[in-house]
Amino acid sequence: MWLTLHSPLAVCQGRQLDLRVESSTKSVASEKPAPIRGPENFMQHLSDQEIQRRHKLEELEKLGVEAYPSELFDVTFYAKEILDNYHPELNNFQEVSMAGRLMSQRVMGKASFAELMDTSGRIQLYVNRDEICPGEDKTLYNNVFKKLLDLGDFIGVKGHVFVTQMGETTVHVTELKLLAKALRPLPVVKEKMDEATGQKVTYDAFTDPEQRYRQRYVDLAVNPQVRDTFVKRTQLVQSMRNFLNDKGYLEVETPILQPLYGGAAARPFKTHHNTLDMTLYLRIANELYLKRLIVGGFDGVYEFSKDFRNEGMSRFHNPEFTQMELYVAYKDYNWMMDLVEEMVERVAMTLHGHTEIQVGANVINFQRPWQRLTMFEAIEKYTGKAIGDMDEAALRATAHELHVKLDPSMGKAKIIDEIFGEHVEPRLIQPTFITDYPVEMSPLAKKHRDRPGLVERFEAICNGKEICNAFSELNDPIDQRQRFEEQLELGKRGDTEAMVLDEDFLRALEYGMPPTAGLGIGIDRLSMIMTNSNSIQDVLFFPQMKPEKLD
RNA sequence: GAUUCUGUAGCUCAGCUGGUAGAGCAGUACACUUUUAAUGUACGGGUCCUGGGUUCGAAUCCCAGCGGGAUCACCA
Repeated sequence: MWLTLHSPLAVCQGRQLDLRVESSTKSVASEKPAPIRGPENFMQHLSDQEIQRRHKLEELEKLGVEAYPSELFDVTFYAKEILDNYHPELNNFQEVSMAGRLMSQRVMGKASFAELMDTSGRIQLYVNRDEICPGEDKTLYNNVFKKLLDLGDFIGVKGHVFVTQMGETTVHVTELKLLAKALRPLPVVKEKMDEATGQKVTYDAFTDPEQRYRQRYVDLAVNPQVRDTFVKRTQLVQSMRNFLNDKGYLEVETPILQPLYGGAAARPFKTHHNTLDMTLYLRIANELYLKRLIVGGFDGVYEFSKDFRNEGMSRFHNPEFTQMELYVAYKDYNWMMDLVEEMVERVAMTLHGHTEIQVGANVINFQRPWQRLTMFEAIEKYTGKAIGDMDEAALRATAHELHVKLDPSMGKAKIIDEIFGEHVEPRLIQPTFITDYPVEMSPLAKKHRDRPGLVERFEAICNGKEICNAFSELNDPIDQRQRFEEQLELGKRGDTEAMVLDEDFLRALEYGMPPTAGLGIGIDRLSMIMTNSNSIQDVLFFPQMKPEKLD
């Protein structure tokens, strides 16, 4: 059957518009759904289930049941509270009012079982015809509940809690109200306890990654573990925020639209301000602004910062991502390592109650202290090569021996980085601080106090991936200017990610910045580890996707 | 960007060597007052991603395109 439908807007707002269902199938092949009225001239093919639900909407209206009532529905308890705390001998929860989606319905004549899902979880409902319809009129049960409600509809119920013969804590419903009708069917995911293994078996899970990411609302509605991941992400952020606030640091906000992008090596998104007629960039980092605040006299500032990088996407990269950057005056990178350990250990405890976390096939233990290795020590440990004193030619030969691919444009620092990335990083599963990087790769870090050619920088590596990056911040304005100049040279040679010179930032440094330790920690990557997620898309509500074709 | 896999009913998937589509759940109808993947009986539901091509005939083979996944490259 072809269904012809006016625009969704028209359907929602004016149910008096009839839904025409043409019963003559295929008899007139050329007959197409009539064009839809409305601003977009939008057409839509509806499935039979969607048509049925729209008809039910009309039926409800005829019965005087509002499908989308305005007034509030008073919720007094959540499912989880009841399941955790109900005791038959206490006879508690004898007056409850709950709301949520109807997720399953098992009608057995004059009585039914159903499942209600609220924000805390699912609970079973028992609906008895003669109790929700005490009088002669059994419409509410026979028509509304049994026929006109669908899985996915929001309902409110009042009743009392009891335990069924099967031992299931259940709400015995005495009042039932439709709160919002769902016009599209939700995927139905079913679970069963496997007697043999004691494991929950899931049937017909909603698993297609494309649909899960594009329609996250469905994913969340139907896959409870997805919700849990995002709750953990929020707890992670809150735990870090509490930790930093307890230390007296100030949470701040700095510009997302920046006239110059800086603080990292990356290609930016570019936009335009009409009134000022100027180019602006979405920030790739907020480092240079936070340092200006240190110049201004704040001793500790931090920001959870959405940053934007116009680069490739992968399971570790999304064009917009979140970092927490922290700058603390009068400290150095050794001090910052202690802080990172303490903070991340605290996060693990907050989320899991212990420091050992299953990530893929590995168990990662965040308990302090973490291993600390200089970059040269790490390379020696994993390759047997002591490269600390090598010149470029020797490094090149060593890289060759180690089967690390190089190209001629690479300098010393890049070669070292390649060796590290190839042979060391993937093997660092337990949290490890790698310290003391070559100066060429770190234009904003302070020169090492006693090792020429290196800077006071560390990264924490975990599960084979960088999770943070920190320095003793460069506060010598002359040195900083030189480093920027070197970046400009790289830029001229075609490095699209070289930093640009920020004259105002240099001016700030010239007024004097105290010695400062700085940190950037990747919230998405840390969330991936803390929630055992394999892809960044699993810790972002709405990961970037190519536009969907809606025709 | 490269390689590779993939796109069939609302969801999860079958559909061999080409003969215009099947299952389970979901839906509809009937029965059933403590079930739980409820059950029983019956019924409906598909632009087989899109566009070309080969063929008497394409979900199936070929080409191109558009989505998506994985791996690699890029990304300190």
